[in-house]
Amino acid sequence: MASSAVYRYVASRDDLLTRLIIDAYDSLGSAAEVAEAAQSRADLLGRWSAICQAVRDWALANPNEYALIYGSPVPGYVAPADTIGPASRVSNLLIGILVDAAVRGIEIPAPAAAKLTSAGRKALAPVRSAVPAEITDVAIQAGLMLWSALLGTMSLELFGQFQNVIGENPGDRDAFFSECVARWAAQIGIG
Amino acid sequence: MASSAVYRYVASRDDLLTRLIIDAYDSLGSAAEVAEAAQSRADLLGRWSAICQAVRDWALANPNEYALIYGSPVPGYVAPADTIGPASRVSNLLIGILVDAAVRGIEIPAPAAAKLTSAGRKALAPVRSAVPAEITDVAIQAGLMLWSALLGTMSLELFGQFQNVIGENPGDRDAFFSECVARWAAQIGIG
DNA sequence: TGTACATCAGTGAACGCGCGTTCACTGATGTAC
DNA sequence: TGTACATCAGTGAACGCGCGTTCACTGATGTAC
Repeated sequence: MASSAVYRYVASRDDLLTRLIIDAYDSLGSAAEVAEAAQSRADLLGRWSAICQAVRDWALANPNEYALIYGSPVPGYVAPADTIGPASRVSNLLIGILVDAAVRGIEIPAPAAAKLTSAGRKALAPVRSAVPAEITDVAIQAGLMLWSALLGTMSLELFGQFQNVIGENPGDRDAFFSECVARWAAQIGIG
Repeated sequence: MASSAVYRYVASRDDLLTRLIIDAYDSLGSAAEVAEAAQSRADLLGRWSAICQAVRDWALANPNEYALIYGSPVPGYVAPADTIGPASRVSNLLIGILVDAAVRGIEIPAPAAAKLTSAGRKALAPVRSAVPAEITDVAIQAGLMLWSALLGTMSLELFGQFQNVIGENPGDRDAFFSECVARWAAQIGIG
């Protein structure tokens, strides 16, 4: 297929980028959803681990797609609003876990349970309005920190920052990541 | 200056990239070192906060340089060994804090204090050999998690993933980040 | 101090290449009667 | 079922553009004596 044939399906490079980005978010999102759905609803740690492992497996299998959605933005490209929905599929799973934990009376353990400053609380306004009321502000803060820790770890691994840091023998990076997953879970009280 | 004039100073595009990357690491590294050095040696939280804030200030002021060192790798470019030294200047500051905390008998608090699996311990071999013996394996694990949380947060902020999540009013992102810094510090027992 | 020559930083034309895009065309598949 | 025409997916030549790079050249600065 000649490269020009693609213009029968997309209007421009930006349109093509948008479709690739949405496909990547959807591919990652459904991988995480499938993995999470296979866990017992009662097993919050199992659900969280399944999400993390699915995200990592997907990212390692699709490094270009990962870089497209979580790497440096493409110069001159501005993502349109249609990417928002697919982009939030994975984080919606985390929200589900936080809701279930809250409903069960599980609280964010210390030290993460420390009270937020009022400026810190105000900064959360956009997520706050997109998230069920059962989730406390402290849990939102903890959830966002988990989210950025997960993606930060994946970006460091994929973008080569683990060289000379984590071993490169088979299983080393899996083992490091599993340790991270367990500790992250403990940070929201589901360890 | 014509673009061709640059070839009087560099051998190739890759050589230029390497110099820019080293400059970026050095610029970030010295910003963090200066900020950290201004804190009292006894104030571990102050030192940690200074590092985090310096990293963020630098990243916001130099988004292209940040993307160059922590964003998606440039296709076809492989960083040579000379980048390793400059790249570790900031993390060396964190190591210094972990050593001082260990010397003072500060332990990683629960839940992060949970014992590592033997595979998890083995995966840390490369850092282990680059870091003073006073730092326990659990502290190394916690330090790496802090490191990836910090960079993950910066990447999400800079690469646009905070849209519709954290507020965009002046101070919102500063406030969110400050909350993160405080909680990260608590995770290694210096909160 | 003055002159002659050497060194050096930067210029600008030129190259091949890949990207993003357009467009006239081909050949296969579908539809009408 | 057969023929005629329409629709459609993909081709390949062609365009301007920016990148990475080379190279002969210019003009300024430095050095020798």
